[in-house]
Amino acid sequence: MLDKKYSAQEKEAKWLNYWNENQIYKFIPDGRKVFSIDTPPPTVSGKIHIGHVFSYSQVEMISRYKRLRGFNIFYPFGFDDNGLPSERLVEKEQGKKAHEIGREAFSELCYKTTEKYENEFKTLFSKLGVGTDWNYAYKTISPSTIKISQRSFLQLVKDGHCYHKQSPALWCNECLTSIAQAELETKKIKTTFNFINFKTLENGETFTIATTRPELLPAIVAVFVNPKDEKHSHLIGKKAVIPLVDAVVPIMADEKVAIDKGTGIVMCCTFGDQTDIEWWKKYNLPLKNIFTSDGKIASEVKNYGGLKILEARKKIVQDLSDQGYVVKIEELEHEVQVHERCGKEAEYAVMKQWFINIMDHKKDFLKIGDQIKWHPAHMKARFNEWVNNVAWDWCISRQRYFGVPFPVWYCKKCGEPVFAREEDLPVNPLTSQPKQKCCSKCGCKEFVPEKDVMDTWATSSTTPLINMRYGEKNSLENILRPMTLRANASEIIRTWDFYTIVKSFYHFGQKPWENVMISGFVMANKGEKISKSKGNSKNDPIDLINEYSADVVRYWAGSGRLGTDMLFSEETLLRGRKLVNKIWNVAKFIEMHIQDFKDKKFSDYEFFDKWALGSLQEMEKGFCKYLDEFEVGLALNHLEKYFWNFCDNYIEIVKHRLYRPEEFGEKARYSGQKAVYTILYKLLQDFSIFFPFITEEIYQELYHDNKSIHLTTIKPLKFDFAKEVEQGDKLVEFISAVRGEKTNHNVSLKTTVKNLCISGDENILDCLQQACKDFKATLFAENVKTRKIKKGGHITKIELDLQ
RNA sequence: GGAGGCUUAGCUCAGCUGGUAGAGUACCUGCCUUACAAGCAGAGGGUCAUAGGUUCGAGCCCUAUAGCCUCCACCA
Repeated sequence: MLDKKYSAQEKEAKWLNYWNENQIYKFIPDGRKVFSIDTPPPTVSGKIHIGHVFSYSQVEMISRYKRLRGFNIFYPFGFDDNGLPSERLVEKEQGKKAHEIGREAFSELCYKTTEKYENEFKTLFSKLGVGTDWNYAYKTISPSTIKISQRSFLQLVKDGHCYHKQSPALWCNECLTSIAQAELETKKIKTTFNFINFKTLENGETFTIATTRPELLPAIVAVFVNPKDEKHSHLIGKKAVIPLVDAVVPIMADEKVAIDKGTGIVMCCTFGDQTDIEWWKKYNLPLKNIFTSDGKIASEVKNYGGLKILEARKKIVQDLSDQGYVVKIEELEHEVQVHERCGKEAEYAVMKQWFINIMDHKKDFLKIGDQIKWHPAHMKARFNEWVNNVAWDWCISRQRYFGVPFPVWYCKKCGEPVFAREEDLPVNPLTSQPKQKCCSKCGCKEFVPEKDVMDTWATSSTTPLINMRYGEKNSLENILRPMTLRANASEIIRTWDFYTIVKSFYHFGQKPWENVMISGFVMANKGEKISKSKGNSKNDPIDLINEYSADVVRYWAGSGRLGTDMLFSEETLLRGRKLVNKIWNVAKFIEMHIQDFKDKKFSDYEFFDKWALGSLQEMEKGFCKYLDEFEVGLALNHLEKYFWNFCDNYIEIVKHRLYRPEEFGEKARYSGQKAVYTILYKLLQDFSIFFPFITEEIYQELYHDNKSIHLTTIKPLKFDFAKEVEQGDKLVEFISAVRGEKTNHNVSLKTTVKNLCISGDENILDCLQQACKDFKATLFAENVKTRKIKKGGHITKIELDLQ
């Protein structure tokens, strides 16, 4: 028997345990069609917030739906624990920088810390009822992942898509590492626009350049003006004398100079921005590297060496001003590129790094984007936009400690890279040596290890490879290529989705997945994203689960449209709580009435039973349609609407028959029993996608024809009750009108209706006649008189017994 | 500046290939009805952002405008 009150705390713990012990979500390749999900390994960055629950729940619900539709679900969970986010977390907790702790000790701390937080994540996702096979869980820093990531790297090198090159790269002098374009964010800052006078070498003509970065004066390698700029074009071909610095540089022409920006004359430094790099390459300009890797001016720069960038800026402006070079200084607010992990302005550094070729294959990436179904469809635009605008090859070198090592050494003599052999993976070049001699002619046996580690994304872009155990003996490549579904939030389309597509293209020349589903964000307040760094989430998910139950929290997470941002809403939780409670109560009611029920072949249903079954059939069609489009929230809404109608109307109608067979007959009671038995079963299945716990509890108590409700399959109903659905809705409208009349008279709904007169067409009167007993019992009506009209139907008289 | 999205009841949001505006919630009014008061029944509440256009007919399609949001670019 179901308990009088449902205790979520107790039951949820019980079923979690049961699912675990019985390995309900275990993935075993069998003959069935596989539905595979590539879900984001959360970055282990400390704080878990409600946004995590939101985006992970929706995919999880899809996995449950597909399982109910008979698919074999491959749905592993992962943790992205390598890389900068973990390092920063440790640095923050330790109050020390990585280099102060030392490479090995620091890595050790990273392992420990990420493990601690991973357990917290795991606890949360388990408590939420996430139906994943933990046997397939992966970590991006585990030896098996390192192996696959290194294998991927070596393959790309072999195929010529990955190269080692001295090149300017984005540099963060807070994190002391190079970074990729995708790791940049923009930030508004206040700065000054400095108008500085230069002179030509030839005739000493004065011209003015406006710059926000006067500290780059020693790094100027050229001055540019637009050839169409009538005011300044005469300068082209002359030479410019740089103030304060004893240097003379050419004045050159380039169309890219905006005539109306600043003074229309630009200084080109190595490097201040991307245009500088472009010009540097295009015109083969010399290199003047004036920054050190930790954000200072190089010591060889006269007067300013050793100063931090901002100090140098201040001093140079002061010196320029003292010597009369400054025309004016304007206040300026503009946006700069900062590193997303630390918020510090990105600089450029020139060093030898590993790059993955992006620029040569943009068209291929776009093509793959076209081959993937995006949900919602407009999210593809974000991908296209990014691919079209990406300006750099992907730099995957990071001058950090906690990451996947490059399986590379360099020959001490000739500097040539030597790569690890496939059979030796995974390797750490810092603690091992190559087994072969230097490949090139020198034959040297001494090697310098590559100290850099790979960018986090270089590894997380291989999640499909990790999932399929790429290149391993037990590879699942034949069933996971491509995977069925990738799910993530919109912010990582440009990183995770993009890079995964890049790798999939290089490895297989193929799309990595059939579908991508993009979720929105949870907003803390209107227009304010919940973010880990801001700590503006008021609601700890564990607290919410304890207060409302996992099922109810899932209700909140499952509402809302795909790809649309959502506000955190207590109201939605309350609504979910009511719904879950209602499911419990109606199940109790049905349980009470099916004690003596025996399932047998039966098709001679009462009218309203046909109505309820037919409506369910219709509802389920729409329900599945939404879920096939990954619209979890709309499906839930649709189901919920049917469910309340079922409770408030159908149960109210059928209960009289169930209670009083002596009055209605055993057959009519059986018809009702069979209907509620069938409908509840299906409702539990449908709801189990969202509420895995309470539905399991009811299912096990009432049905129990399988090990778990989550292993059952949804079988579509095949009734032909369209007429009953249509006319039944009208009869319910009559019922509603009579109830309204009673309420208007402030009397109980049990008040007797002495006379009820209805005019209606042939169809509706026919149905009314079939349903007459139920209809009268529901309304407590003594007499129902009908009159035939040509079309439609309405009540003409309601006479209540108001005594 | 580029791309995309949003604007519908006090609030949170649905609204399918154009056909008389929907839900939940809040507020108000009734009702202890043999599953449920965490319930049931009902009432009020909307120039569908604005202005044009297409159409017999527009919340929906087209154009422009405004406000908000997200991503990207903009460092001279």
